[in-house]
Amino acid sequence: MRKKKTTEKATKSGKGDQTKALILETALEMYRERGYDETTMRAVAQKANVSLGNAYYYFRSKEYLIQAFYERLHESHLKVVLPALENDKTLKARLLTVVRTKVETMEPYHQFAGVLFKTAANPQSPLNPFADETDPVRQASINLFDIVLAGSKARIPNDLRAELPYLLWVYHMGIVLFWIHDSSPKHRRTYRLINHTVDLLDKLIHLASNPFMRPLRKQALRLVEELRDAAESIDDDDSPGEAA
Amino acid sequence: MRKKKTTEKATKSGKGDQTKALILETALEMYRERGYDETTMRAVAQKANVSLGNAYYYFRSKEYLIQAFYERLHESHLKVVLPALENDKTLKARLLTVVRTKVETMEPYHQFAGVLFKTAANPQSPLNPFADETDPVRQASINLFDIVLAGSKARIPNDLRAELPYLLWVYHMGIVLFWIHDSSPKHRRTYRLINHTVDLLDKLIHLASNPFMRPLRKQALRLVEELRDAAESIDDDDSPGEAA
DNA sequence: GTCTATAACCGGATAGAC
DNA sequence: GTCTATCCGGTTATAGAC
Repeated sequence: MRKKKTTEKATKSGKGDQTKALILETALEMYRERGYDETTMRAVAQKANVSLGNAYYYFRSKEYLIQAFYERLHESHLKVVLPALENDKTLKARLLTVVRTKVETMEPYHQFAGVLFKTAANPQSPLNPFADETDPVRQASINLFDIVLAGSKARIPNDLRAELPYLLWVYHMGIVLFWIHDSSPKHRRTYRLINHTVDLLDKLIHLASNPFMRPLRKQALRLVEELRDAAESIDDDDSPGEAA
Repeated sequence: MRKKKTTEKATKSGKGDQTKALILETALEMYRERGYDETTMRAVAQKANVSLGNAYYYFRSKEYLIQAFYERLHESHLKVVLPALENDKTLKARLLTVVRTKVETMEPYHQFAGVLFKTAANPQSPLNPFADETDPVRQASINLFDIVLAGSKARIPNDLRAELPYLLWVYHMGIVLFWIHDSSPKHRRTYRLINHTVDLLDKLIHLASNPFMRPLRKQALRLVEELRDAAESIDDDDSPGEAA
């Protein structure tokens, strides 16, 4: 279902790769300036000096341009966050760093981001990151939270520790959702929310790690597992987003 | 922005009301059978023996048919759930009843429900029940959870008690989301999830009501409030759903 | 002034020639 | 791999009937 390109990171040689990159670049630029809905495929094609059909040759639907954007975004985030994490040792500090840099990385796309979430939240969409367990971008994104945990000295029981990367990833998606809607100056509200929630999360994780909480924790974790299982079993047909 | 009809519940006299009802009925029937995306406005109009333009006269977009559906749904749910609640006295039992009957009420629309959520989750949509604080259907829906709480003997601190109807409403939206994706026979998975989560919720509510938990509870509630505030401030422009 | 119908428009998507 | 021509369906403009 997903195409693998073996020479992904090699020099973009083939003419096709160049054209594809050109279309993506043009689209993202226009999204940044005018927004997603307002940018028609025709307009992208025109500005990139390719035909409409050609654009569809590389991106099977308008939605798929979004996925390409996700990939970009994650790469950029990693470049910023990994070095930054070297200075943070506590779980709380590390969490703060990851989520803050994430929002900062997305900054130029705030305009366009609304649609992102519409797509992401759409259960039917092949781009729904919650449904597709195999999506490499999602995997990488969850893995980042594993790194966050691994580098901290917090003592967390194994059962919880195993689920936490996923749970934190879901949490961070929530923050992104908030940020999308946040029209306060400089998105102060979002940063305040990050501060508050990270503080709360930190406390909750420690509370849940208390032996006293074991039964409740076990129960909650069983629930989380059930939810994940169900989410994974969604992707059973091939239907792209909107129509059949 | 929203039209008020003063004689909402009166006998559907005007010819217009009849036509409107006919279109809605036809649409819902077709959605049930063929799904939402596959049902074109043209097809609905044809089957209802009205012109396309006429359908748009009564429903300003395809999305607005969904809102009409919400209203129907809530009415049906109330008819079932209110009598049922008379037998339940504990919070747990009452919660179970409300959520179970909700899912049962939606049953005939399982096919069509996927799109519901796509719309509901779309931050830009005027139909997003999370954003529009003034939506009467949402108010009524939240109010139902207030009834659930009021009829139970659970002792809950006032601060939490005030936010719980909203929180439980959000929870129930989560269950609906799960149900939409649930392809297990007879949706057993959903019912199991309801059992588990209600059990857990009941425990959590009691835990959170413990005086010992007061500081953490306060902090969490402050957060909830912040989130609600932000959600309300979304609805600042007039742009309908997709395009500008 | 409330309702209904016809004929466009627009943009996402596809078919098929080169 | 690229193009042109076309489809299709949501939406709108507008003319007129009741």
